[in-house]
Amino acid sequence: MLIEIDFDSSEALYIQLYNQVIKAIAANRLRDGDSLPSVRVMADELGVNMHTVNKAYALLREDGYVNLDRRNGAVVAVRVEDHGAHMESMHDNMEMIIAQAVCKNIELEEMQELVREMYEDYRRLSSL
Amino acid sequence: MLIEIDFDSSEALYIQLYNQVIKAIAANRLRDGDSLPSVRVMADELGVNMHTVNKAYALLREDGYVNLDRRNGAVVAVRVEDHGAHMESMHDNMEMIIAQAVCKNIELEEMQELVREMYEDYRRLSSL
DNA sequence: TCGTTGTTATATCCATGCTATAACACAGAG
DNA sequence: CTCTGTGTTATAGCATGGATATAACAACGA
Repeated sequence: MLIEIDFDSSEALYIQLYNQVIKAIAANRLRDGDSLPSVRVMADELGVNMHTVNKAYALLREDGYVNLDRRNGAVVAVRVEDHGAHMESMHDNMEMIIAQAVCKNIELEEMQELVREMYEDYRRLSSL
Repeated sequence: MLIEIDFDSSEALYIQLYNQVIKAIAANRLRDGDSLPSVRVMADELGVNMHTVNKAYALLREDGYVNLDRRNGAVVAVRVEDHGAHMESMHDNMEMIIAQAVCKNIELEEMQELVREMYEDYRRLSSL
């Protein structure tokens, strides 16, 4: 199965779906042009409501990961337009992680090594 | 003012307070042994309910940033016990940031440079 | 004793997540 | 044209969690 949902998680179902799709794209299991199951089919597969899937799809489109149209359903189409905006967004998301790491005496080199490993794990998959 | 709360934010008030305290510790504006205002005083200063502050303080204690006792109120006391657990936690928190960066074609070097800048901004403050 | 500390308990209000049912506009297949 | 399957929107109901208000408790210092 491409997408897995944890019903016991405190994370909202539509956020989980949103995240899983992004991870699948990063891991090259979903590529530009691939189409995702329709909201109704995906909802049925996951055992959730149609609107929950629709919410995730709408968010994915808003953030530039898919295109939605009435003919082909949801088609993966990563949109990279504003590099500065992406960096700024990443800065905000990284804020608390860095602060916690500083408090807990985690060295800069450890952090960068972790980032490198995680990043290259994806890149390795992308080049297959 | 040491702590600022944004009432228009979608982030829960107690989470904002929790985060602000951690950032203040990382920035060396709060140091080990410093005491935070009592739950009632802090609630009054921020304009929120006592229970909201209490929730944040309890979470800070649980995560090893302060000690709470009836004499001195909330005292900053960063507890670093399980290095592996902190790294694991950081890994989980970093997961989506990395995946998004890979999707949006942000280079590893850019990420590491950002991490380095943010980290050293804190470290610079810590050594004052 | 009095005041202040963290802590716990109850109750209420509101926003959000999720579901259910229904309907709509649009496009391809027959 | 008709039928089916897209995404999309609307409305409603239910459960959960965040925030509030009020109240009370045990512990410690002045």
